[in-house]
Order: sequence, then C-alpha cells, then structure tokens
Amino acid sequence: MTLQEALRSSGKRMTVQRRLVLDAVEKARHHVTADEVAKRVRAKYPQIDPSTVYRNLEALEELGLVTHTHLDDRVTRWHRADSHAHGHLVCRICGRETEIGPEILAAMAGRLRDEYRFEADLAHSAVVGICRQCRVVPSR
Amino acid sequence: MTLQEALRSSGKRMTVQRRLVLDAVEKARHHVTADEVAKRVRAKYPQIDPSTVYRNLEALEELGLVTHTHLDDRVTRWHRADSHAHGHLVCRICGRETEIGPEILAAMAGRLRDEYRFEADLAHSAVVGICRQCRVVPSR
DNA sequence: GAGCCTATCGCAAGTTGTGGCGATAGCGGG
DNA sequence: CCCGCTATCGCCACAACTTGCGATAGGCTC
Repeated sequence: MTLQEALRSSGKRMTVQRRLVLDAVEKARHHVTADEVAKRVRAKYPQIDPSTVYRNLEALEELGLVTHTHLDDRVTRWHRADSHAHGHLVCRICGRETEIGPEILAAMAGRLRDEYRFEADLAHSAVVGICRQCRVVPSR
Repeated sequence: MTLQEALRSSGKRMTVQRRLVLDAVEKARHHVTADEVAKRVRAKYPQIDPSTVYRNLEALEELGLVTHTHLDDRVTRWHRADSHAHGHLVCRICGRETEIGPEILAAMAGRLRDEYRFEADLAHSAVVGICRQCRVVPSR
C-alpha cells in the first residue's frame, strides 16, 4: 500500500488524529485554512488540540498528501495534493480570487529554470495585483 | 513640499511616531520586518507601542512611502518604496534568497494583463521553489 | 501478545499581529 | 494665539499560530 510505504519510509505513524486531519482536508472541496480544519475536526472530537492539527498538516505535507498555498497576504490555505495544477490571481482591492490555467505560470517557471536553475513552485503563492473590475475605478 | 502635500491630500498627519517609523525603514538597508522596526524604534523611545508601528507601516504604505513584500511564507517585510524594481526567489529547502531582475516577472505580468486584464504586482510576493544548490541533492 | 523505542499528543505558555476604546495632540480656521 | 475637529496614540484584550514538555500510544521485534 502506497500510504503505508510512505509512512514507513519517512518514519511517521498513522494516528487517529492524523487520519482525521487528512480526511477533513480531502473532504473539503477547495482550499481551507488550518483553523477551519481544526474546527471541523474538533466538532466531532473536541479533545483534539488545535496544535495537533497544525502539526499534522505539516506532517501530511511532508508525506506529499496535502499542500499549502498563500492566497491573500496572510492566511495559509491547505488542500489535497493531487488537485490539478493551477495558479491564482488575488485582487488586493476587492479580494476576489481568480483561478487560472497553468500555462502562463509554467512559462515563467521555464525561464527561471533555464536562467537561474531555480525550480519554482508556482502553485504555492497567488499572484497579487488589481483585477479587471477594480482597474476601471482607480483606487487612489 | 511633496511629503506635506501627500499628507494633506490624504488627510493624514505627520506625528513623531510616524516619522520615527519612516526613518527606521529608510535607514534599514533592505527588507525589515515590522517587529524589527518596532524594536529599533522602541530602543530609543520605549513608550511607543508596537501596534502604533504596525499601523504606521500601513499608513506609510498608503502614502506610497514604503512597500511590503512576502519573502518566505509567513513574515511580512517592509522597505522604502523607491527601491529599484526587482523580484525574489526564495528556496524552500535552504531558505536562501536570490534577487532577480524584473524582466522575467514583467513578461508574465504582460501576459496576465493581456489575457486577464489583471495588473499584477510581482514585487509583492517572492517566488518559492528549490534553488540550484538544493536541486542537486534531492530532498525526497 | 509483551516490551521497547520514539513519534505524536494534549496542555499550557509564549510569540506575533489585530482591533476596540478613551485620551491626546496635529493642524486648519477664526 | 486659542479652539475644535478628528487622526492617531497607548493600552488592553484577543486572534492566530508556535513551542516545550511530560505522558501516551503506534508499530517493529521477539
């Protein structure tokens, strides 16, 4: 079993808490915050500590089962790792979030790889800027 | 005086605290965290509250005097606004940070503008990935 | 299935950044 | 130069994580 192997080779264990956190992320359709995961898990099992949720999200990321993305400025958002590749645009004025295909980001990643030998992870951060709606009426 | 005009037109005031925060950011050679600014200011004027520093950084950003960037995942870093345009690559393995010219990022910004009418601010976030040194020895 | 090693847990305290509130002080007008 | 309006301040409490630590419990071995 792949999961078993991954666990064994990394020296990690599958605990009840870890499975609950993983389930919560997988059940969530899209990006969820650690806090949302914690609330969801604690709704059923209140004795599970929030810090456990945070640590498990990191552990599951090391196992390659989940990933995190920085959408807007501050909050970290988690989702299952096998989601299709895509990027995000986030408007700094209205906060609206647009999902975009991987092509444009991939083009940049290619140049970074060629010119800097840097392997960019472009799903990791959203591109911040001003969306088409908010461009029309200048903010300042 | 430009600063005076900017202040007046935005209805903001120049207080002692605000000037100290601005000075601290300008004196800092590169990107500093809000916490570092607070420590530096409080070293001389301990009665200034950290929350004042945070609020003043935002206010100075609205005035266009300073900007913030997200280098690694979590911490917000501040610098004076007139720095030359550039992007950042941050390695998720070793944490090393590379400054890059604006060309590659600008190319992507151009495509986002054309295809999505999205005005990207690419100095705002660093590109996270794996640097050339850490690529040699795979992490997993 | 008993025992051991150690990853992981729950708890509690620390860190970092945010928001409300009454008091203070810029700054434009009279 | 005094007054008044209100932006800003300092303080305090809170929100969002993070970390240290002793106790617990996976999972491998015998």
